[in-house]
Amino acid sequence: MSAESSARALRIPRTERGRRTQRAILDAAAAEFGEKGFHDSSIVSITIRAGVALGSFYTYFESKEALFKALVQDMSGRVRDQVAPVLTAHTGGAVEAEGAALEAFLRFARSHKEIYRIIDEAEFVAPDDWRAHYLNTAARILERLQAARDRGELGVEPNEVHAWAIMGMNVFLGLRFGVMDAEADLGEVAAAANALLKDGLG
Amino acid sequence: MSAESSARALRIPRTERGRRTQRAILDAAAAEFGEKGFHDSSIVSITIRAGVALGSFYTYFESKEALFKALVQDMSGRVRDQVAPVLTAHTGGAVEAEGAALEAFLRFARSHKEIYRIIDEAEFVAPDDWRAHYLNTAARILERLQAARDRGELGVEPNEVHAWAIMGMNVFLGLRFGVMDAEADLGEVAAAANALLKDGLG
Amino acid sequence: MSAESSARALRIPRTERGRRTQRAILDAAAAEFGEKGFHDSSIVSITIRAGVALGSFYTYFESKEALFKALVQDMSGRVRDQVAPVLTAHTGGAVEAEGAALEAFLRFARSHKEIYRIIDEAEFVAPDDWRAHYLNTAARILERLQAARDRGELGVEPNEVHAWAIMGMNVFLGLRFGVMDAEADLGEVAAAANALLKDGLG
Amino acid sequence: MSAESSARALRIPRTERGRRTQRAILDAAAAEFGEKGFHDSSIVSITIRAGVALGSFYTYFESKEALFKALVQDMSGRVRDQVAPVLTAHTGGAVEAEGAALEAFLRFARSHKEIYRIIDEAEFVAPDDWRAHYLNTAARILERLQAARDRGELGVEPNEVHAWAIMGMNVFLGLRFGVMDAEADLGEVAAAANALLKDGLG
DNA sequence: CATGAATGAGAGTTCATTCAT
DNA sequence: TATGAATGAACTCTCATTCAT
Repeated sequence: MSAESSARALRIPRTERGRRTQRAILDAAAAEFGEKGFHDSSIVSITIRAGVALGSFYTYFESKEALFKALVQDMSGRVRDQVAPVLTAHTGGAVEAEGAALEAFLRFARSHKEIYRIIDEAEFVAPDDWRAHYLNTAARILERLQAARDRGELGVEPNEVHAWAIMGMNVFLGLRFGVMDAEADLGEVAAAANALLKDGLG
Repeated sequence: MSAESSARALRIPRTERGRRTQRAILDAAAAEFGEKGFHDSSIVSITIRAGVALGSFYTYFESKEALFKALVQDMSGRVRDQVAPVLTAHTGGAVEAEGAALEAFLRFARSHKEIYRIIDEAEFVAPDDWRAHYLNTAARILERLQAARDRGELGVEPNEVHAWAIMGMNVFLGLRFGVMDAEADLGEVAAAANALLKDGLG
Repeated sequence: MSAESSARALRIPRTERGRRTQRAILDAAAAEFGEKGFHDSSIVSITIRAGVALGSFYTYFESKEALFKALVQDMSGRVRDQVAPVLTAHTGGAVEAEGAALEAFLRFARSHKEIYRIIDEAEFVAPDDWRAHYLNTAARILERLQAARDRGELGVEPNEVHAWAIMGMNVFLGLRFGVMDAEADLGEVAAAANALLKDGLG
Repeated sequence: MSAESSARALRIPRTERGRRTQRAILDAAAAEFGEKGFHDSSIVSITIRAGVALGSFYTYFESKEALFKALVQDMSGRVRDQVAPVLTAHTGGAVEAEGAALEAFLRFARSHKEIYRIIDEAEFVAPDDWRAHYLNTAARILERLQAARDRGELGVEPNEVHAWAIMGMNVFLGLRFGVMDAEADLGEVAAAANALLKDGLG
């Protein structure tokens, strides 16, 4: 769990044993939801996967939905935590930084396909959390663009349209080349996208 | 129904009365799926909406999933049919044409939110149809870009990355400014996106 | 069902077959609740008893509680309908009429022990219906006493205390001699109670 | 605990600390059962109320039912202990004594509504204890009536019918004016009931 | 073709009870 | 003695699908 925001959705274990059990359920759930989607996943199946009794689920989670929400928030944080250091470390220009972030994101998507699925499905299962995730992500992109504009690196005045456009690009490229296609060269994909972002098609 | 591909999923009515019944179910289903999503929609509720008996559903559709698939294919065709004429009519450059297409798409999304939801949820309910929809859409975009390249209008050699990037942009802008935000000026959104696409950020 | 008051708690069958199914469930439920009490009764068991599928239960009743309420209202009406004619037919004095009513009630209790249990348990399961039953019953007793007073047959001005006292007597005598003791001579019991009611202990 | 009869249902604590824990559980249970009834009460909730660990429950009670039984016996004793002194102290006639007892009972009911509920619900949860309570209570009433008859104070030969009739009166008046109605003047209620008992309606 | 009753597998959830610490 | 995690049987309820009328 990367975030305290989900604190109320799950009970905090008081013992080490409890911590292990909760962790096992969380991991099993991520795998199950990622594979089968929310509705085809069942709590029985999750607890079997986790190697714990059915009842133990309700020791730590209020409901199947609460677990899903907790997972979405967790994954949302994980994506951010994965991409953030790449941006911090980046020394080149702003647009190149977005390219590096995209590549990090693509790699993350490929190696955590289930996270991808979970966040995407949240649009239907936990719309508020889904919204929050994308609004936050867009806000962070916009902040970076604005900082770049302040440094004189941008040819345009950035706004929300740019942020959502970039995010949409990233998500769909993640879907196409990270999730659907296991072979694609992610460096090349990111480079092509970066070129598009920098100079456009014209 | 725009497609013969769904022929097996639904029975073709032999009488006019049957045709009306099937149409009523299809329309009710679009509304229901759009509002509640696939899993929270129920066949009882759809048939009540349609004003037909529960049993009649199975006269025309093999299953709930078959109905959903039929609907996805139908909607996919409708999106295409909505955007195509705009492109045909367009006389300016290739990039501007994409901008016009985006605007048409945003307007469609805003006035047919339920279609949006259905196609999106297909990722989880009918992945093959979802894939087909986006692969087709990307292919059409790529074809247009290649035609533009052949006419010497493009500064880059277009490939699938460009197609998916553009599509991702469009989808997320549709989500943000067509579906989530009912007030946004879609013309401005499309213009900003078009500028980004044409000249990039740099 | 003696009453339309429970109309919303249960679906009205549209076919004869449906009517039979609903009746079977109602009868099975009366037996089951009477034997095991509300909480130890299960819907599975009720439907097995009724010889119908589990799902059929929910075709006719919203929930286990709704069924119980419907039953309480039904039984309440049945008790009333059992006792009313005895009172109408009675030609003697008002106090004797109450005695006759008590005897009719005791006989009913003995031959419908499950009804007794259901109404009693309603105090905990469906308090509103339980209250309504006893408030109505007390009101009817009071009306009779007032009519008797108007005819000059009573030595006291009747009020709610009398009505509830008489009702309490009846209920407990029903419990003791109708339900707990299958051998007691109900005529004698009613006679003794009637003497008490008429002349007191003093 | 007023009674040794529940000795087997609960473990006798060996330490002072244990005694306090058991007491806390007993009090919490009385409140919980009184508020929610047997089935809607849970052991987790009772132990939380009592401020002890869930596991401690089974250190002192065999089961949820055993606890309930212990409580019924306790409450039964408490009702008796409340009413007895009033009878002992009473100097007037036997019927007036019953009136005073009723008033004491009504006051007790009003200020211990949960006890009322617990004993009443015992009819369904612990029928044997419920029976025992009412058989005992009736036996005590009958004894008093017989003593009064021996002193020549009664116009009738008392029997079980009288005892149960009086008890039923008392219970229902307790329900109506002690539990349901918090405003009623209990002195007046008892007086009216007493007059009825003494001279009847005729 | 239309109707709606019947079916039952399967889901989420609760909670008394056990037991390792 | 106290603690609280673990257990799983049992329950209520849903709903896609079948089928007799």
